[in-house]
Parts: sequence; structure tokens; C-alpha cells
Amino acid sequence: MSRYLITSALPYINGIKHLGNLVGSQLPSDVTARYLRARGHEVMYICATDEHGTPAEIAAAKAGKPVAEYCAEMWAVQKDLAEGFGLSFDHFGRSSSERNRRLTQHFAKQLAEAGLIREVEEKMIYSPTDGRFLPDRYVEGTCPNCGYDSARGDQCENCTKQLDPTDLIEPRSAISGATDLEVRETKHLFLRQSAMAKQLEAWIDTKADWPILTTSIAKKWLRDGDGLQDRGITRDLDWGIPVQKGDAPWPGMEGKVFYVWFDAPIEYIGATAEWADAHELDDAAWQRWWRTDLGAEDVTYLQFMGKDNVPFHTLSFPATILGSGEPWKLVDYIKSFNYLNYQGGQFSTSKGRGVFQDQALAILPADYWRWWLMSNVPETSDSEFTWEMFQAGVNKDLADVLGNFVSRVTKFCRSKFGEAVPEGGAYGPAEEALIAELTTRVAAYQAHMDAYELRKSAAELRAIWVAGNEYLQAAAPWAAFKQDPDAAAATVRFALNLITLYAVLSEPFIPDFSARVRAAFGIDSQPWPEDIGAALAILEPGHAFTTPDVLFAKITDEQREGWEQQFAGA
RNA sequence: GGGCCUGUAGCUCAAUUGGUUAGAGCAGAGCGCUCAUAACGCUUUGGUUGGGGGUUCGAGUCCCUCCGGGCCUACCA
Repeated sequence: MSRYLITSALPYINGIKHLGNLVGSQLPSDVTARYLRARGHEVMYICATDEHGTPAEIAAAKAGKPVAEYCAEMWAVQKDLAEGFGLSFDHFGRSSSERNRRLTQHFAKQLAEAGLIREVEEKMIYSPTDGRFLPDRYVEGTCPNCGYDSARGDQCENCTKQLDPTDLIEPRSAISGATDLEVRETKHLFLRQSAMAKQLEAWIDTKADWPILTTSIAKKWLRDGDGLQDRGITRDLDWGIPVQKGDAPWPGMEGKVFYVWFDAPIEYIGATAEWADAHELDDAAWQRWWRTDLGAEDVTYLQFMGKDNVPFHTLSFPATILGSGEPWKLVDYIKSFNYLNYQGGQFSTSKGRGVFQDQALAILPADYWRWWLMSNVPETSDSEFTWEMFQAGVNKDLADVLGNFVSRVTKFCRSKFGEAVPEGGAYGPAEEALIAELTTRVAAYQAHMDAYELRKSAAELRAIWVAGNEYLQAAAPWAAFKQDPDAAAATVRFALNLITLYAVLSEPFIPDFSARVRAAFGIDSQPWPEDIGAALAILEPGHAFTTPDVLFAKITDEQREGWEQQFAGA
């Protein structure tokens, strides 16, 4: 038994997320967490909302609510959706928590004492109308290069030229449209990542087993141009963690907060501490996951995220951890994902294009989404959601191959032997051959899961389901029953056991299915099938069950067409 | 502009890191079965691995070049 700390990238607080956010961090981390728990490992699985920053303030203003109130509400909404998708977080925290505030201020103090913080006097755009400094991206105007009239202050979307907000012709606030912008001096703290670049690169070079996507992004940042740049870790905002040196004030930084990307990863630690608080445990309970001097030396730490998050998890956060000079746990494996597109374009929150999490759960159960998204997860390149592929995949895999297998076995048994595992007959070469095949396939499934290869794992799991149908077809108990009811009984007994084997093996991907099978067979919990033959002998003759209803109803053409229309966007 | 990823069957993806005849699923075709959600099983069609050149005994894999798709580029997060 080992110990695994698993974190899923923190979803941002400003609204309900679409399927893209699920596919690249929350679902794969959940599948992995469930698998590792099932294998008997000790798992701490953490997620939280990322609540600070300008977009949160703007979203709250748009909703007409104080930002703290808005975030509290959206946290509850996101927590409910996570539960709806079956995400098995040990704790779903908030980056605005007291725990995170203290930890973030603590790290800042440690970094300052290590000489890794420098103060920089900057000129920033200030909007009196909005009453705030504007991030580059929130300044719009005409591009000096191509004349595009909605260029942003960081880059022109039209000609891709990188800009400074002061380059823009007739600049205006993207928030209010105000044109009375002025340049003001302001002081900020920078994390001296450049001083740590060599150390970070040496560390990343030891990670030969990481996805190419992860290491190539990290190395690009390390080597691009003048190398790794220092990064501003404070902002002129109201909503955030006040800049302090631990418990002490930070002279000259009054009224400023830490940059959201500084405090968000620290919330992985904060949320683990929140978990301990919620369970009325002491600090040692969470420190044994995070402090290598306090019990975390044998922890394997896995992070899951979309590719946009990679620079912060490979460089900024490790710089924070390493730079602190304290024995905090560094990540061991970073699993990163490409993007999921929607019907030939991108998901778009602003255009209402694509499926959002609340809508997804309103039209279909979580297992449908979990299965399709994970069996098509964008591991090697961007992948695409289309309703046609979704319908075809779910109907074939879940309804026809798996659901119908459960259906045909339980209904045949009910009609010929009643709703209990039949006795009589004996297993023979067909059963032995299937046990041998499944032993090989389960080993392959485990190997893929152990390597965090979700797509291959899903394909192998599906092959395991298919093997049941092949067996049943060859054994043909409906034919055998006429001459030799005992032989049919043995086949059915074996097939009923297969159903419960499928329940435990499939649980990481489709937990609702597993729960329904267990309920139908009156099973409380299932051990991982270390020995397939033994696992297929658990249900003994006489074990009663209730024939489940159709487990996965098919998606009809009418439904698919309706949803295509409904989610096409404006 | 720079960097990275990617291009394999109609579609979605594999291919033990240079090693026999490039494999699966879906879709298509044929046959079988009738327990089951018109489900299942078996068989089968389908490839100049984007184009061209090179290295090598041997290239989907390495190099050059051209073409297509995507992502990142540090103040959105």
C-alpha cells in the first residue's frame, strides 16, 4: 500500500464551467483517485475553487453582489456540480479560506527572507471611472499595427502583435468603456524565478516519464528568450489575500493583494488543511501529506490540469515550494491535457456555445459524460466533442455492450431460474479460458491505469465487457437449457459473477453503474479482484438479486438533434 | 515573428521508442443467434502512414524540405 496525494486544477469561480474544464482535470483525477483507492492505497484527493482576481470582481459586479457573497454562492454551485458528476474529492476547498491566507502570507515571508522577492516600481493603467487598475488585457483600443479596433492591451487578436497597453490608439476600459485612463506608478513584488531557473530545469530534467506536453511547455518557458522571467505576485485589487510578511505588515505594500496565481496553487495545501479542520483533526493530519519532515516522504503527489496551467505548476509553484527553504512536498507527476473542442470550434462561455456542467447533468446521468469524456480524453492532441460521436459512443459502449449484457443475463436468469444465483452444473474449459483472458486483460488495464493512460485504460475496460458477450454467445445458455438445464445454470452463475466483476473494475469510470449493480445484488463493498478466478466465485448459488431496470437508455436521434439545436449558441 | 505539438482506414485512435505482413473501436458488407435495450457473436471490405527527398540491412518512427491542423508566447485565469 502506498500513499497518493492527488490535486485537480482549481476551477475559477466566475461562473458555471463547461465540459472542457471537467475533461482536463477533474474527471481524470477522479478516475485515478477512485482507481488507487480501489487498489487499497491511501489517497488524499483535493480540489477547490480559485476565487481571487479581476474576473471574479467583474463577475460579482455583473451579478450585482458583493464579491465575497458571489464567491460563496458560486462555490456552493460548483461543489454541487462536482458531486453531481461523482467527483470524489476528500475536500473541496476555497482559495479565499483562512488557511490559504495564512499559508500564502507565510510562503511570501519565507521567500522574502530567502532573498527571492524583489520590489519593482511599475507604471500601470488606472481607470478612475472603474476605480481600479486595469490588467493589460482589460484595456482595449485600436491596434497601432493593423488598425483593428478591438485590440487588447496585451496582444492584438487580429494581427497577433504583442502590445503594451500604452501602445493602443484611443484606449478604453474593457469593463466600462471609460476613456479617461491614466498611467499611475505602483509598487509590486516579483518572485525571482530567474534566480531559480537552473534548479528548476535540473529538477524537470529528472522527470523523463512526464507527458511531453508537460515538459515541453516547461522547457519552452525556461529557455525562451532571456530564460525564465521574474513574475509579479501582487496586484492592486480589493479582493484577494492582503500582502503581508507572515503575520507582519509589509511596508509599502498596504492595500495590495497577492496575485491569484501565487495563492491558487498554495490552496492545494490550504484545502488539505481545511480538510483536517472539517474533520476536527490536528495539523499533523494534513502535514503528513505535505511536509516531508512530518511524514510525507513516502507520498506520491500527482497533479492533473489542462495545458494552460502547466507553466504555473512546473515553474511558479515549484519555485514557491523550493524557494521557501522548507521541506514541502514537490509534485512527482504532472498529467496535462489538451483541449476539448465543441462541434468544430471552441467552447464559448460568452457565446453560450457548447455544454455547461449544469446543462449536461440536466439531460443525462453523470456516467454517460464520464465514460465518453474519459474514453476520448485529449491526451495526445486536442479532441472534439460532437453530438454524433457522443451518441454513437455512449450507445454502443454503455447501452449495447455493457448495459445489455447485464440485462440479458439477469432477465434470462429470472425467467428460467428465478431471481437468485442458480445452482447445478460445473465450470469447464470455456470458463477457464475466460478467466485466463480476463486475467491478462485486467493486468493490462491496471498497467495502463498505473501509467495514468486514461484512454488506453478505457479501451481495455471495454474489451473486458466485450469478453462477457463473447462468452455468453458461445455458451448459449438459452439453447443449452432445453437439453441440459444444469449446464445453463452454470453459465448463468458465471455470467452473474461477471456482472459483479464489471462493477468493481468499472467503478473508476462509471461509479453510478457500479453502485446500481451492487444494490441489485445486495453487495456492500467489493475488494479489487487480485485473483480473477476467485472474484468470479463470490456469488454463490442461492444468492438473491433484483433484476435491474435498463441501466443505460440509448440516446435517440430525436434527442441528439434537439440538443444540437439547444447548445448551438447565439 | 519565435517555439512546441500534430497529420496513420470514411470517423476516433494504437503501433513495445529503428525491427516480421501497420493494428483496434465505430461506420459499411455478409452470415449466425433469438437470452437481451432491433441488443449479441462470427467473418469481411477498407492504408503509397499529408507530398517530396535523404540516412539505414531495415523508417509510421530519425534528418531536410514543402503543405495542412492546433496550442503557447509570461498582466485573463
